[in-house]
Amino acid sequence: MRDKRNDSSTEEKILIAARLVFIEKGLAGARMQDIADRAEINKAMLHYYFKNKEMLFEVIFREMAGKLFPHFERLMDSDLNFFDKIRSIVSSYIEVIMQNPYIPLFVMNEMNKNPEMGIKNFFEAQKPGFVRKLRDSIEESVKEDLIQPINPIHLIMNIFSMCAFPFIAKPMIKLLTGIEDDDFKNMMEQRKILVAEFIINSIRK
Amino acid sequence: MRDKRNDSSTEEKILIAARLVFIEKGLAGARMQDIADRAEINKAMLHYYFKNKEMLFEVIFREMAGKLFPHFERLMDSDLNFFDKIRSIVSSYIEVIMQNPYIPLFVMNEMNKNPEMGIKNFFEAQKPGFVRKLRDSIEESVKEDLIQPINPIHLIMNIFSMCAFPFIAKPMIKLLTGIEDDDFKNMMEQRKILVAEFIINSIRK
DNA sequence: GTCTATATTCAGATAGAC
DNA sequence: GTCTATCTGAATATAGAC
Repeated sequence: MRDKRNDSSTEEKILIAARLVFIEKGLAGARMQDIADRAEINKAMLHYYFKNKEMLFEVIFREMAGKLFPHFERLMDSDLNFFDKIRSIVSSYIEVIMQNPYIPLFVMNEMNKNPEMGIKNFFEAQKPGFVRKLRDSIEESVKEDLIQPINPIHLIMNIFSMCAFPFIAKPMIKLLTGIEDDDFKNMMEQRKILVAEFIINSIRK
Repeated sequence: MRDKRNDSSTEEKILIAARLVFIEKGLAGARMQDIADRAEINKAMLHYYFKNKEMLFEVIFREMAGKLFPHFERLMDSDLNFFDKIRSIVSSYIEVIMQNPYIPLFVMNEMNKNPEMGIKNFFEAQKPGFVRKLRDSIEESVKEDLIQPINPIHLIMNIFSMCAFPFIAKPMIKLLTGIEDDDFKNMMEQRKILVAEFIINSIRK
C-alpha cells in the first residue's frame, strides 16, 4: 500500500502467496507459515501487515468474490437483443472462470463454512445491478412472447449452473470421464457456445 | 461394529457426530473435541474406535461420496424411454440431494482439497455402470434421430449442473434473491420437473 | 470399553533487537 | 520494515487407572 520501496512490495508478495494458499487449502486449512514461506518472508511480517489470519483471509476472499460476477451490468445495459445477451453472458462468464477456475468453489465453500463473514453487505451492493436487470430482461422477453414462460430465477440458476458447476466438479469429472486437463479446457471452450445455444434452444418460441 | 452392547453403540454415536462436524467444517476445520462433545463421549474414545482424525474422516467421506450417485444404474436398465429416463434422473437426483443438501459441496470440496485420498478407486468402481450407460443411451438417441446431435459429456454435465449447483450455491442464491429456506426448498421441488423439461425442450427434435 | 490426566506437536501471535 | 526468538494456546494423540 503506502510503503516506501518500489520493488514488488512485501505486501504484494504476501497477497500473492496468500491467494495461492487460501485457495488451495481454505481458511481452516491454510497455515500462516506456509504463506510466509511462499512469500519468502517470515511469519512476523504477516502480522505486521495484517493483524491476523482472518484479516488476511478477508482481503483475499473479498477479492475473489469480486471476481465472481464481472462486468455483467454493463452487458445488461447494452443494446444487444435478449438472445445475444444470453450468449454474451455465458461466453464471457466461462471465459472469466477459465482464468481463475478455482474461484467458484472457493467462494461457495467459504460462504458455507464461514457464514458470518462480512460478505452480505458486499454482495448486496452489486445485487440490484445485475441480477435484477437480468430478471427484468427475462420477464420482458416472456411478455413479448419472445421466449416461453419461465420463472426468471430458475432460468438464471440454469445459466450459471451450467457455466460454473463443471469447474467445481472438475476432479469428479476427470475421474468419471478419464479426461485430462487439456481436454477439460477444450470442453470448457466448447461450452461457451454450446451452453448458450442449449439454453436458447430450450426457451425460444 | 463388533461391540457387545445393544443400545445405540458408541461407534454409531461417533459416526453421527462426525458426520455433522465434518460436513459443517470440513476435514481441516473439524475438531476432534467438537466431535467428542456432540457424541457425548471424550476424545480418548475417538482414538479408541478410529486411529486418528484422518481415518474417521475417510469413513465419513466414503459414506457421503457413496450417496452422490444413487440407483442410477438400475434406472438406466429400465425400459423407460429416453425422455422419461431424463425426467427420472433429474427428479430422483434432486430428491436425493434434498435429503442431504450438503453432500455435493462437501464431496467436491474435499476432493479438491485432499486430492490424494483413496477415492479414485472408489469411484472407478461405479463409473462404468452408470455414466457409460447414460452416455450410450444419449448416443443411441442421437443416432435414432430422437434428439439433436450433442456431445454426451456436455449433456450429462448440463443435467447434473442444473440439479446440483443450486445446492452448492445456496448461500449465494439466498443473498442475491433474498429468499429463505422454505422458499428455497419449494424452488428445488419445482426444479424436479422444470429442469427435466428444460433439457428435453432443448434437445428434442 | 470408558474415563482422567498428560504428553506432544503445531500454529497463531508477540517481543524486542537491528 | 525486517528479522530471530519466544510465548501461548489449541488440538491431536497417548498412557494408564478403573
